[in-house]
Amino acid sequence: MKTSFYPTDINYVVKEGKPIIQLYGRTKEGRQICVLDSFEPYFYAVGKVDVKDIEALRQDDFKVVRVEKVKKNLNERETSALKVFVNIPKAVPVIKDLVLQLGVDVYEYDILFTRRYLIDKGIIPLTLTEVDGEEVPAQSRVPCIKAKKIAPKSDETLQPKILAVDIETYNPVREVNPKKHPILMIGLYGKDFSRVITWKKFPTKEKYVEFVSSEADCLQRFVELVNQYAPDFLVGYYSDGFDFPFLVERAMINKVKLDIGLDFSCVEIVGRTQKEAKIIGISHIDIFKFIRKVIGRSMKTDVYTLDAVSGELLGEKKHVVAKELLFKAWDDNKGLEEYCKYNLQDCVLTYKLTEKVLPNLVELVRIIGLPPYDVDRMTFSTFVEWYLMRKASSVEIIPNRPGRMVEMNRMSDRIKGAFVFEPKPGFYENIVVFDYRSLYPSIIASHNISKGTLNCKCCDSPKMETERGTFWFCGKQKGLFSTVISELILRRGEIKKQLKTSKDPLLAARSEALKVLANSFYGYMGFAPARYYCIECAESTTAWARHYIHKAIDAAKQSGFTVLYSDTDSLFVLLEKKSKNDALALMEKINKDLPGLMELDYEGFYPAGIFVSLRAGDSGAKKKYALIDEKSNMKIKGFESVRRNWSFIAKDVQQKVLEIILKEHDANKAKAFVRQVVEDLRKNKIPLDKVVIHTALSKGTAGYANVGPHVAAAQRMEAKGLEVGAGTIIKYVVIRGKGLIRDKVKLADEATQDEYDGEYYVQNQIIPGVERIFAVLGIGVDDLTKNTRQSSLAGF
DNA sequence: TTAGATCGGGG
DNA sequence: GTGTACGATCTAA
Repeated sequence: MKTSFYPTDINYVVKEGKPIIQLYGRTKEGRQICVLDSFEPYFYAVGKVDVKDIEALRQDDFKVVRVEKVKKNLNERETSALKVFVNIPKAVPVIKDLVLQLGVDVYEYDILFTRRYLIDKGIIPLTLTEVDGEEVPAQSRVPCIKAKKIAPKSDETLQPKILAVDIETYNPVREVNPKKHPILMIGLYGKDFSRVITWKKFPTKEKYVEFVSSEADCLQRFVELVNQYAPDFLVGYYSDGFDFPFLVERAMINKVKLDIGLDFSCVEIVGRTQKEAKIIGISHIDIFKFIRKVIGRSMKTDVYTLDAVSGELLGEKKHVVAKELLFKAWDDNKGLEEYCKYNLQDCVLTYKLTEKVLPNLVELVRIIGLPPYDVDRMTFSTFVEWYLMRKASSVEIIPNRPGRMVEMNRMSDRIKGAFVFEPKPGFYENIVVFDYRSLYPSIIASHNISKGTLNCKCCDSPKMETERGTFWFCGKQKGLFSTVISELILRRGEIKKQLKTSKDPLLAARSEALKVLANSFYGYMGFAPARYYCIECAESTTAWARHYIHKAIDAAKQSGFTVLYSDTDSLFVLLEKKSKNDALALMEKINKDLPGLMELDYEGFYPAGIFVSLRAGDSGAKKKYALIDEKSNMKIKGFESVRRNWSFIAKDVQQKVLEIILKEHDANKAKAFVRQVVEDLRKNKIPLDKVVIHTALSKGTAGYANVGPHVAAAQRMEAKGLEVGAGTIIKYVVIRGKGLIRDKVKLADEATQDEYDGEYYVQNQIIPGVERIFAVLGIGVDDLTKNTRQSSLAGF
C-alpha cells in the first residue's frame, strides 16, 4: 500500500543487531505515522589496501559486513574509493580506527546515521514523501509502516500542528532551582486549544484553567494533554534552557514519567555546553533560538526577551503582572488568576511567534534537508556545511572535519578585510548611494571560487594578488561552492521576481532564507572547524571585493563625481552639478564591465546627510552618519541614540538635532534648541521621567570592583529590601550635591523634580550625544552651554 | 590589541 | 549519538 506523508522527525533503533530507521510524520490525511526502514551504515576508505584485510576487521560486536569499490570525487578530482559497510552505526567509529591502522585514509565516518539516511534517500523533511509498505505491530503511540520503498514525491509542504508550552515556577529567591522549587502551572496553547493546569484551587470563571491536586498530577496531565493534542511541533520560548530541563527534573522528583515520545520514551535533556530537550517523534522547537539566530539580524531590538520580540514581531506584549511575587500569591492563594492569564499569554505569544517565523524555518529545512529540530538549533556555518554536503554527496566524498591541531592552526589565519574610503566629517547635500548586490556571494559565483578549482593547472583565469599569494580559479570546471551559490542566487532572483507581483509572506521568507544562506558562504570558507575550509577562497573573495569597489570609485571619479564614502560594497557620491540621470549612467557604465552575476545597484538618493567623526580628533567618519531621503525618512547609522543607559532626554536631543540639521539645514536652530534644553535642565524644567537613566545590572552588587552610579543605585535598592541581581534594570537619577557621582544617586521613585542635577545631565548626557555633530558645523561646546546672560553679568 | 571569562533567554 | 563547533560583549593582561 502506498502512503503519502510529510516526515517531521527521524530516529533509529538497533533491533536484533540491525539498525532500523524510524521516520515520523503526518500523512496527507492528517494521521500521524512512523515509517520503519532498514539502512546500512557505511564510510569510505581511500588508499592502497587489500579489500580482504578490511573485510576481516572486527572488534567486540562491531564488524565489517561488506566492501564495495566505487568511483568518487575527492576534493573535486576523481578517485577510486572503498565503501565499507558495517553492521551497526556505533561500529563506524571503531572500525574506521582499525582501517586507519591499515594505513589508508577514511572519510564520512562521522555523519550521523539518520542524516546519512535522509541524504542518501533524497528525503527532505516536511516535504511530501511516498512510502510503499504495510502496517506492522510495534511499541508506538502511532501506527508503524514497514517500508518496502520510500522516495520523495512532490514539493508540497506540511502545515505543522503546533502546540506551545510555558511553565511558571515557585521562585522566592533570585535563583532558578528545580531541585528546590516546584512547578506551579503549565500552560498550553494550540489551534482551538487553551489550557493552564495548576494545583491550587481558586474561584474562577476562566474555562482554560484546569485544577489538579498536586504537582505530580499537573505533570501527568501535561503528558495526557500533549498526547491528546498530538502536535508535530511542541514549541517553547527558551524551552531548551529552562522549561524542559525544569519539567524533567520535577518529573524525576515527583516520580512521573514524562513519556510524551511517540515511542513512549521520555523527554531527554542532551548536549554538553548547550542543553537541548529531545522528544522522539515530536519536533521540539525552541523558537527563541531560531528567532535570535535567523530573524534577529533584521530586528531592531537588542534584547530577545519574549516581551520585546513579541512587541516587535507581533505588536503584542506579555500580560503585565509582578512575576517576582508569584511565590507570595501562591502562598497566600491571592490573585492566582492573573498569573494563569500571564502563563497563557506567554503560550499565545510563543505560538504566534512560531506561526510568524514558520515560513523561514520551513524554507531552511527544505534547502538544507535536515529535520526542523536540527535546523532550529544549527548555526550559519552548519547551514552552509550541510547544504554543501547534501549537494556534493552523490559525486563527492565529503572532506573530514579538521583535527584539533589543524583547527588551532587555522585559527591564526587572518584575512585582509574590506576596503573603506573614509569620509571627511561634514554636512553634505545631494548624495547618491550605490551598492553591489550580494557582493561576496556574487564574487564567489562569478569567479568560480571553490576549494577544488583553486590554482588549476589547466587554464589562464584572471589572477588575484593577495597577501597570501596569487590565486586563480579554473575557467573550465565549475567548482562546488560556486555552483551551489549560483543556484541560491538564481533561485532567489526568481522568487524576487514573483515578489514584485505578490506580497506573499511565504515568498518573502523564502527569499530571506536564501539570502541568509548565501551570505554565510564567505564566513564559512574561513571558519576554522569547517569541512570545506578554504582560506585562499576567503582571501580571494575579499581581494576581488576590494578590486571591484575600487573600480567603482575610479569610474565615479573619472565621470567627474566626488566620492564621499565607501565601505565594503557601498559607494556614496555627491551629485553637485550633476543629475540623478548622470548617476544612473555611471552605474550602467560600471555594470557593463562586471562579470557573471555581479551587479551594482542604485540604493537611493538623499538630499542631505551628515558624517561625524567617531572619536574626538578622529578625522575619519566611517560608520557614523545620518541621511535623509526625499520622503523625509532618516537613516541613522552608528549614533548611540539607541544606547540603553542613556536618559530619554539625551536620546531625544540627539534625534531632534539630527532632524533639524537634515530637514531644515539650520545649524542655528539646532543650536538654539540645545541651548534651550540646557537651560531647562539647569532650571529643572525638564520632567523627571526624562532624566531617569536605565541600566541593566550585569551581576550582583557585590561583584563590582568599582561602584558606578547604577551599582550605587542597586545598593540603595538592596538597602530598601528589594531583590536585586544580574539582569535587574536599575532606574536612577543623579541629584545635586557634592562629591562622587555614586554618592549623588537616587532611585527614580525617590527623587523629586527639583533635586536632579541638571548640570550633570548637560555635561554627561546631552553634550556627549551632540558634541561631534556640532563640531562638524563649527559649533563648539561652549556655544551650546555658556549662558550669555550670566557671562555678561560676570563682566561687571 | 588580544586572549579569556561571562552571559544570554527563562522564573 | 557514526557528534560537534554559539557568539557578542565585557574584562583583564
